[in-house]
Amino acid sequence: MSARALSSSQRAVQELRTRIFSGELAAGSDHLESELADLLGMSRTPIREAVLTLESQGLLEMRPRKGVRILPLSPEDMAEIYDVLTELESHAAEHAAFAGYEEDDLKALAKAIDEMDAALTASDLDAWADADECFHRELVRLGGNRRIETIVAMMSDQVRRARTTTLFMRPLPTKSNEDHRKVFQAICDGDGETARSVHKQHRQEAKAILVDLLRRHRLRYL
Amino acid sequence: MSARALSSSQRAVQELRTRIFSGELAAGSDHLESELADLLGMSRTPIREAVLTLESQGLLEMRPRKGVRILPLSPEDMAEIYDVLTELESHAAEHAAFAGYEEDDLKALAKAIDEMDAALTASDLDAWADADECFHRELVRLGGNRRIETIVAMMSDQVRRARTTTLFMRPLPTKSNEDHRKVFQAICDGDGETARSVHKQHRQEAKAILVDLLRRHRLRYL
DNA sequence: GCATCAATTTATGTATGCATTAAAAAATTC
DNA sequence: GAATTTTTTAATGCATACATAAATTGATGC
Repeated sequence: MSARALSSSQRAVQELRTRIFSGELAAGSDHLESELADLLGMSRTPIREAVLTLESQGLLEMRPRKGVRILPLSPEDMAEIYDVLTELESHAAEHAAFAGYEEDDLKALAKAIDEMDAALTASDLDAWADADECFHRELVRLGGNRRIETIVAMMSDQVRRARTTTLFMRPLPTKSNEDHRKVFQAICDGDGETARSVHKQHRQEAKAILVDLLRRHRLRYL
Repeated sequence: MSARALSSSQRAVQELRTRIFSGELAAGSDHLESELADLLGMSRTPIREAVLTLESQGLLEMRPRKGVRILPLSPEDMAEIYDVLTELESHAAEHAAFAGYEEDDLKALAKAIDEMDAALTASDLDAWADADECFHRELVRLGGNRRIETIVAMMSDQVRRARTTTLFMRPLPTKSNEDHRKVFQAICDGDGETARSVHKQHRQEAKAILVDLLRRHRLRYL
């Protein structure tokens, strides 16, 4: 019901994104425009347009004559990304609390938390990560700032690339669920200060765990 | 000495940006790709690439069959932009303070402040705005997060579009200079908390003044 | 054998042409 | 005269061709 027959360059954006996330287009690898064109069965024109878009989203880089390089992520990159997420999501949490939402407006948020609990009980880490992403996206949506939504979505894309590698190495995220409940409660209470500070600490801890994990496992790039 | 003979699409990005900031391409106006191609004396191909880039930077929007629309900025947009700037620059200020810079590393920042004072004494608002931009850019650079630099640069572009209209309507920004000095001092002292909180309040006040100004003057869009 | 220069290859940047399809204009019906 | 259909127009999306310049290979001189 959404869009009919999307254009080649839109398809190229989607397909390339998918292949970057799946690792089929590996971080650090180089690809000629013509190679990508062959891969997706279209001419270079829509490929170039898609690559331009993905470049501005920080997923790859055009290096004339050297090919399109899928950008690798260092632990330092991940630290930067988490710092952006921390600041902007905390802002969103605070604003969501001050916005005076009714219980009805918050049911998507509540649902995400319940799904995280269920996933944790079932030890289904993939489902947990999906629900976690859902919670964060909904939180930012409730913050009511479109630009923050866009930026956070971009940064979350990058985090997702690391997920496959790191999700199963870290300790069970039981603390995360507690944190999210506290943020949820603060939003219900209209307590912006608490929502902000709890969420900020939540993200800072996640950053510390992840970056430490990457460093200790010598994952210089991924 | 930097780049030799930049490509047509790079030139297109620069030229279109310039014309958007100058108002020659007015906010809210629509332009066919072929019109822009004629304007810059090149074919549609590099124009399309440039437009894609500028679209991802939030300066315009491609609307198939309706032309390229230069995005107007509402007071609400400006509020969103300032909120992003507030959060990310405050983070940068805090980190710059914790980074332990020597006096020598901070001389660009000090220079910007001096220039702001001089401009204020001379009642040269344009020079003041330039120096102010310089201070903010240098502050973010010192924060050491490349992604924050990129995002703040994008948002600052949008603010610059409003500058022409608003700069001469607002009260003399004497308070700004005081604020900047305090932030500078806090960075010298390694006092991240103060740097963050002072800068945050500085930006919040600027936001309030600007958004209020836009609303009161019925500048629904610019 | 090494270095320099020439020749060749080849990836990119741009122009051009065309098919598609949305919008506008004209024509037809009630 | 209004509304609907048909026709026409024209902007876009994409493929293709080609010129340019970088990189590689090969050749030449020392």
